[in-house]
Amino acid sequence: MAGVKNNRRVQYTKQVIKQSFLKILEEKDISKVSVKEICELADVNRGTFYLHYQDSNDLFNQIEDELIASVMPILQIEGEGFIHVWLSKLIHLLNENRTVSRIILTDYQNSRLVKNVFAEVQNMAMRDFSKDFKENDPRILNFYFVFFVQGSIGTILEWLKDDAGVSEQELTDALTKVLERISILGLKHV
Amino acid sequence: MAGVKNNRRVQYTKQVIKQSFLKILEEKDISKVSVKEICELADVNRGTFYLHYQDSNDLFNQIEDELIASVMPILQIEGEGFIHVWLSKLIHLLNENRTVSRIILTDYQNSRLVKNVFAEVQNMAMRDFSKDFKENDPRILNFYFVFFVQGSIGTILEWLKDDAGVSEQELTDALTKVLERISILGLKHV
DNA sequence: GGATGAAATCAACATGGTGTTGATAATTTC
DNA sequence: GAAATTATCAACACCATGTTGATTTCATCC
Repeated sequence: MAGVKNNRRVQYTKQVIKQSFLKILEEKDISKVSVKEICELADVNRGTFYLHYQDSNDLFNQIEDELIASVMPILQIEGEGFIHVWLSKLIHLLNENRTVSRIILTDYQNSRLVKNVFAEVQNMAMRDFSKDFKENDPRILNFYFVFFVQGSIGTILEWLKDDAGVSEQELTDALTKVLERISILGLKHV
Repeated sequence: MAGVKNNRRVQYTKQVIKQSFLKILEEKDISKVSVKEICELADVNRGTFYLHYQDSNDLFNQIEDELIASVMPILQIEGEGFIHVWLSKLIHLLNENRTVSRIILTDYQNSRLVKNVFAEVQNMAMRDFSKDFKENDPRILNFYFVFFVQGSIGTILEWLKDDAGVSEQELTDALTKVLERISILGLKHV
């Protein structure tokens, strides 16, 4: 029973495809990247691509999955001042995967990453909003939450696109400060 | 000198094309709409389309231009409690052009509409942020502003996608309340 | 180190959208 | 009704897609 599935060869091929894709994405909008282009840069036959991925969308989803997998552990952090720690680690990770993160956050509407991250804090946030805004209507509360989520994502995204010389630390502090100002999450100490 | 440019015929053709495009956009992602499809629904020859527009992107830009033209007068409003009036009118207008607005706000990164709207308030906001957050670094201040813009856009967008039974009035009030809470724009009375 | 089977290559194909062109027909306006 | 503009039509070359079948390459196990 030689000739085993998921060879080193497969691993290599997949990795070359991913790297080539990401390289192209650094300079080109994702909607304009063709499978042909990816394969040419990766020096892989186009048929080989379709052997592993349905299309370029499928490829990107797999890349997103990997990022999600590395983000999930962060979400488990708890305890005193956890929001600051949490944000700090999240921002660091996204920054390390800037190209992918930028695309994911730009299309946050359909992002599973974003859904995962914020599902984690939604309940807690809603409870605090309820107190702070003296608002009981869950329909309205939900829009407050959306404001907070979109504000955070948008800020991080903007920073990923151009940090303007602002460090991870500075961004984390600033974001924490705004969130504190909206006074959600009962965050009193940062 | 008969046979004048920009006939009724031209006007009709352009309008049919726009309407068909918007109709398709209600049910389909913009990146998947082909020129062929638009022309078939509009019952217009594909060559005719290219007579008026470079491509489907160009078509969408022209539609966005029209929306921008109708939004600009709103930005001129001033005086006591203007933010509330301002938001109220803006939200109403976007809601009346939901399909276009949704697409524009989803791609707010490249949206000229968004740029126009927020360029109008940026200076004022930055000044107030500076006071409220006791922050002088313009790099950091800018990220505060981004948070506020993205939060607002994201909230309106979410509402456009699914109002959850929330009225224009309720959304306007809620948004004003959050902005007040971040205590920007010196907004004390709503 | 040779056999084995998985994976990659290659060429070819049908499909479908793109953007353009040149001749012809229809329509608007005067 | 004449003149100018606009729309139609058919045809074209072009390019990316996704699939197929035959063939070669290669990693792994014994």
